[in-house]
Amino acid sequence: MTAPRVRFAPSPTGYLHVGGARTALFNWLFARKTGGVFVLRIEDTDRERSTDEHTRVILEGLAWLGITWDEGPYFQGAAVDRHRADAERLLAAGKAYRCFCTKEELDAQRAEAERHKSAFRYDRRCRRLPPDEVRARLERGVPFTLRLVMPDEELAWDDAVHGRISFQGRDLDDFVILRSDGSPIYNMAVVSDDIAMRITHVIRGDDHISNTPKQIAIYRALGAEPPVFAHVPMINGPDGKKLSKRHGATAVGEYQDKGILPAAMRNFLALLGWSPGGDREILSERELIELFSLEGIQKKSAVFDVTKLEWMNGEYLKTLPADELLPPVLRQLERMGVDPRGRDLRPIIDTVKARSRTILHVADQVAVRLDASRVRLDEKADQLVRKMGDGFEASLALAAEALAALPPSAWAPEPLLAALQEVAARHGKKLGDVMQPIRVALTGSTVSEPVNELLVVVGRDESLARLGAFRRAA
RNA sequence: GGCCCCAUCGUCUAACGGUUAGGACACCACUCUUUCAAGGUGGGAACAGGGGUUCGACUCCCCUUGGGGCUACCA
Repeated sequence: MTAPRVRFAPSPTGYLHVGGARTALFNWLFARKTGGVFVLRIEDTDRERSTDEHTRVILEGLAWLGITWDEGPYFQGAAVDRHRADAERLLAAGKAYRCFCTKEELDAQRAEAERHKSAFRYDRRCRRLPPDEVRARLERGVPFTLRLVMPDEELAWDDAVHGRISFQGRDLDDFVILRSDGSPIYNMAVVSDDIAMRITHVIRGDDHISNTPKQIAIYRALGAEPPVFAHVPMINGPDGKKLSKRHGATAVGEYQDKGILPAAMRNFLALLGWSPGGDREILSERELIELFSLEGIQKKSAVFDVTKLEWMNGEYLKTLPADELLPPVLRQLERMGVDPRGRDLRPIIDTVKARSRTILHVADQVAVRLDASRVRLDEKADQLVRKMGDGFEASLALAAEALAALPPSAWAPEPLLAALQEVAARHGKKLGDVMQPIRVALTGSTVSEPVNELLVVVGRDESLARLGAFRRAA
């Protein structure tokens, strides 16, 4: 058994979709697991919609996820001569024929069939054209496409995730393999490339199941052995429908911008439609490779659950040292227009990351501690203020007074805690009733590091200023 | 319409003929911490329906229902 060769073949007509990323990931995991070769092929034969920008973004997205390719990127557009040659070999062998029907004629027939609610199938009239008629049209320069002679036989394969899938050739069209301008149609190009690249396993989306019998027909006509096919399920939005813009972010770049870590994204995507069995959830790249197998792939389509992704990201955030978080956080702060003023942010990041789910969230919290103008009451904080009513104000006033009376030298975690405990005790309040208003006034949130530490992070003057400002605003 | 694929908690999933159908996210309680989060404990929550096969079906077969994909001189 020679080493497997797999490929990921996106078309650069859009950004790297999470579904595409997951397909790429499965191919990559399979290659790494089996010691195989991962080929990247850009299917840019749709000239109208393909752009270099999209290609760049797709490559960047893969790199971000840590998906490295061993060969390529190859560009399908560069191989049209071979695609055409393969199609013409089929013509010469009588496995394909020239079709002189125009697009307009075919569209009319299709519309007619539509009206009768019956299935449109090309009637294969050009297949029966006498040779001299063909010659005559050729001489007249009538444009033609090449169509495959669809054999009336079973076109089946043992899918690595679905088991046996079978189609009947008679249900399929003599589909076009070469356009009238000589350019190849998708299925022709794919098969030609997969043969030329000696691809052994085609791991791709479920939506290609219906292309597979057509491709098998081409393999047979070309006298080539088809690869192993593994059709992985689709990823849907929360409503069970195909993931689209209205479901929110669908491009991996958007998750990168959102502050999702590549390791978390990779882990999450791997578990969408695949399971190692058992209860494992947080898996390192190493474990993923070790455990991966096509048998573990689910047949059913999956719903993309952003909440769980963010939870998982939070798990990764916790284990990541502040040193590694610093650069992305600084970048985000810059985007937000917050100047760290040379402060070492790592201690702040360290306390804040345990309470965060995304890098964006970390940066937000750092910003709030650095810059009073970033303080905004969130929903829960707002509820708390309303719920406590006058008590909120009163508690804040007592605390502010006690804190202001503290000498600057006492502005450290221990003395601050002692002072606040004293305030609570003196007024018969629970410590939380004193702490929580301070937390809200300082950060706008009900969640933060312990308040005495928060006061130190924000600093004496700034803390007192925020407490005062909050009371005036309220 | 035709062809094909799919079906376990709201979501991701485990189970590969014998389990009180397990875990995770989310949600709700309680708990720990004289403050937050995290943590800990507990709770509600699923085998789409109907027929078979079998001593025994979530697991195998068939039908129904419900989702999805494809049906181009797009990829």
